[in-house]
Amino acid sequence: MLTTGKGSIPLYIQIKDLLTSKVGNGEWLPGDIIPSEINLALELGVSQGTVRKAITELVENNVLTRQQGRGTFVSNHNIHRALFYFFHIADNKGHKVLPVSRVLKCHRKQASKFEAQKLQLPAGTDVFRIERVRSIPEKPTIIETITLAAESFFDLDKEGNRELPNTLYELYEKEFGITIHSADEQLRAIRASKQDAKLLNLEVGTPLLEIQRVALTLNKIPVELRVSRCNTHQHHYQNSIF
Amino acid sequence: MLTTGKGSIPLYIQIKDLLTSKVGNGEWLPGDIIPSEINLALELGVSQGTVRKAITELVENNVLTRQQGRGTFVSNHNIHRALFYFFHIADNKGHKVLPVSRVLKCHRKQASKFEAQKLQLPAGTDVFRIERVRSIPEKPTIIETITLAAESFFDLDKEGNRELPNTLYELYEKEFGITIHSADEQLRAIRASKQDAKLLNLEVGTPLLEIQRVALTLNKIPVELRVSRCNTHQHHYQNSIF
DNA sequence: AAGTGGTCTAGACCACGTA
DNA sequence: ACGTGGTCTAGACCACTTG
Repeated sequence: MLTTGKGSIPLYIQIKDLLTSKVGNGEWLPGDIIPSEINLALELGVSQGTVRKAITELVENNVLTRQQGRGTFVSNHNIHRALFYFFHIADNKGHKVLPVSRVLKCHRKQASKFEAQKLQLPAGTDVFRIERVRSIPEKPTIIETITLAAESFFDLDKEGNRELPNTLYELYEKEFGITIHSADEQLRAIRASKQDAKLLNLEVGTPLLEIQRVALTLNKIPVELRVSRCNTHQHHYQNSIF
Repeated sequence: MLTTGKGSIPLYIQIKDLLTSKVGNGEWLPGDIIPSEINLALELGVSQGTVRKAITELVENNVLTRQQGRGTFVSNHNIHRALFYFFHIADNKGHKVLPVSRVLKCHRKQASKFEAQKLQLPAGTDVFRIERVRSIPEKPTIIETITLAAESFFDLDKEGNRELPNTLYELYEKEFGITIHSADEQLRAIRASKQDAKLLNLEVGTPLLEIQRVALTLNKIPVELRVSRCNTHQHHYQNSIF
């Protein structure tokens, strides 16, 4: 199982890859407890310190979570993570408030060229497209267009009975077994279209902050494209560089 | 020096703080080699592993850099770091190109209320204000207004003989002993002013991406305010969430 | 009390850079 | 050849959670 000897890949890296694949292929699910460090070490025939080093790096990657006295768990998507990790809009005092969402549309379509390219799908593949307006706290501030590969989100549109939740990443994880682990964002300044203007109660041509986000799984598979157009009059996009 | 015993702060944290302060107060300068792990361990009366753990975290914080076979060094500000760490503008193919800069003005003034607040200075303190246009590669794309506390950057404006370099953070470090370690950014969409429009060769009112960055030292002291207004027609702000 | 992760040690050997 | 950081081990003890 593990290869050892001169010039080979370090054991802790091999263990890290092994644990990552257990999470990535669904053998271990979000919230599951994983075997203790000592048991993993016995099982793999290495010392506890080596397992520990592998786990430490996965904790830094937000793949696993440690709790002293309890054990090590596969990370969960909770509101806290959505808010402080993936949501970057704050008011001008620097406070983050998760906006409420009103879904305008949720339907199945053929992917546009743009969507297909961003999600690395063959042209014309079926996708779900969700449009929603998000308000902070009363004022409509963000228009989001979300695109998902239909294949991975079977019958998403039929779930319309049960309203789509505000924090979609939790839904993806719980209902579809898809965990969003990382994302790439591109930001631009654009002009509000006629529809943007109407929904956000602004004049046509008002500058909006457009965020194009591609969200990826642990295996770097793109699963969601999200285009957000934000009124940045009373809010801004916040980023910290460490 | 180090405290030990039940309920006290872990040794590796104390060592981390100790090493951090040596860098923060200038005892060790950027580029300096620090004592080897084994020597630090002997000096501090702990094992190599404990020193190692402290150093590992500082390397993750970009405070120190390890080089196998050579030693451990205080991190330097080089072009690579400026480009891949603090510079987030890329063209629409995703390539980053460091723009060239043309300085328009560099003068000493009283801080505006906004500048004083962002730099945590008393109202009316003297500051240097630099204005420059940055072009990628031929096309003027970004207008930057940079504000620095005059106190920390003595006679900056007199350096006008020697042109201001393109990568300012290297200058801060080499000429003024100030190392930028982290930054907070706020992004908004704004309208191009008359002057913006002229400098960027656009129409008045064109949406621009405005980035307000406050750059901090290792000790979290704000030292630079930088407001960048970017034409995002052929470029964008790129951010990765891991 | 038992089991988990968290800290710390002492020592072995490897990989790399320099002289 | 020597000194550096990088990996790995075996074992001790602490801090915390649970039964």
